[in-house]
Amino acid sequence: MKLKTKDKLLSTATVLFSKNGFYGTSINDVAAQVSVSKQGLLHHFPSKEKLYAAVLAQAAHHLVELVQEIKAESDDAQVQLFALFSKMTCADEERLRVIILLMRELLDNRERAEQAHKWFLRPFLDDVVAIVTSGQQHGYFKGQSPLAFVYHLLGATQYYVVSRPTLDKLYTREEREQHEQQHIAMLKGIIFDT
Amino acid sequence: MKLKTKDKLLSTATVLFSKNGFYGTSINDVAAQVSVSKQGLLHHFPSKEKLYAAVLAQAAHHLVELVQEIKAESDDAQVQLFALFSKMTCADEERLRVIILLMRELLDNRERAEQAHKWFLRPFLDDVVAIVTSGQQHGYFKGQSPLAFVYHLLGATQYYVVSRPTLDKLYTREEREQHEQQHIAMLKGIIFDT
DNA sequence: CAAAATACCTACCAGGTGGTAAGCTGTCAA
DNA sequence: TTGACAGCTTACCACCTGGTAGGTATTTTG
Repeated sequence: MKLKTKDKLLSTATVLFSKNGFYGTSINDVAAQVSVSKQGLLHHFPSKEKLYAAVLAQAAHHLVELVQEIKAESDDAQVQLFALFSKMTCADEERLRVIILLMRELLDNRERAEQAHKWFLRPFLDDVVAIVTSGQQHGYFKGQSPLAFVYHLLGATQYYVVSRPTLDKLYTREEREQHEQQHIAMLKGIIFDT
Repeated sequence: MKLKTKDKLLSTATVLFSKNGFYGTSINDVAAQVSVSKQGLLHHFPSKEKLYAAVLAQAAHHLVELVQEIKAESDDAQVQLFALFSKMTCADEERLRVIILLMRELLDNRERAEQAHKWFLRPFLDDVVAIVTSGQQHGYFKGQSPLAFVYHLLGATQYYVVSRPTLDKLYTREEREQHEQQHIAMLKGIIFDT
């Protein structure tokens, strides 16, 4: 039970960073929500940047694990790919937060991490690209560049997931559910008909 | 020449908000970059929120204009759609900023504008959906829900554009250019083969 | 020409920011 | 028993935040 506070800080930080972004979140807010003083937080994570880095690292780990799960469930590249994007589309709250964080990082990192500072998503992207590459050896995804192919699906899916809260406000529930079904149908079409 | 300062403030704010987000940008920074005092800025835009709203409004206008340009160039829905996403992919700096702003707003608006507060992108989205709907009357895009279809293309494209700076750092120039060509090829495939 | 509006300015404010310094308390090994 | 360390605490810091008050030139208008 030693890790409790540190873990609570980390998960609370994940929630707040994904909701409000790096600048929109203060370490005060994070600490207060765990009923710890700000300096209690700074004891575990010596700076805000370090805290954010830890959050990103955990998020990246989450995605890599997701790919491993999916690989364990099926050996077929098409099935794997479709399972991945289905699971990303119908994500639980935690996964949703990871996806949002990922998107924020894409927008922010250009300046905050200008230097080489490895992109935290690289391992995940490489894993997914590897699925496509191996699929091509079985005759799937013909004529596609693996990276561009993955990126297309990733983009469409992540954008949809991030938009969902907004779409919820703009359309009725039935429209939204239909939209989701059709989004998945499009993924299916692209993945299985190529 | 009356509008000069106000316009300069607006365009500078657009740059900074798109780079650093709402919370990451201070009205001080904006004002300083135009060599005006913070209160000079607050004279033209009575609060930070108002400034941000003005930036979003201008960005929305930019996109609606883009659609109008494209409609003027061709009457064919497929051509229009492809032209739109091509132009978004190969955007100049200003358009790029608009796309980034749009993405940020998608991530942030959920909380800052919780209330009905019309989504600033709605007119653009409606315009593009209308293109698809009209295309369906000529036998294109069969079996597709216009909204889901548009959203898919929009997502893939915007995500790619936003990622480009990161991709630039991860891959060589040739790889990146190839990726862009292939992204456009995928759009082409989806738009013209449906 | 007077009045009013425009386009700024300096000075100031309360409150929040990330972060440091130093201290207190309990656990646990030597 | 002592000393080291983890896990906190309060007190404090310099700086930055958005925003107000009030003033001053300049321009526009009646």
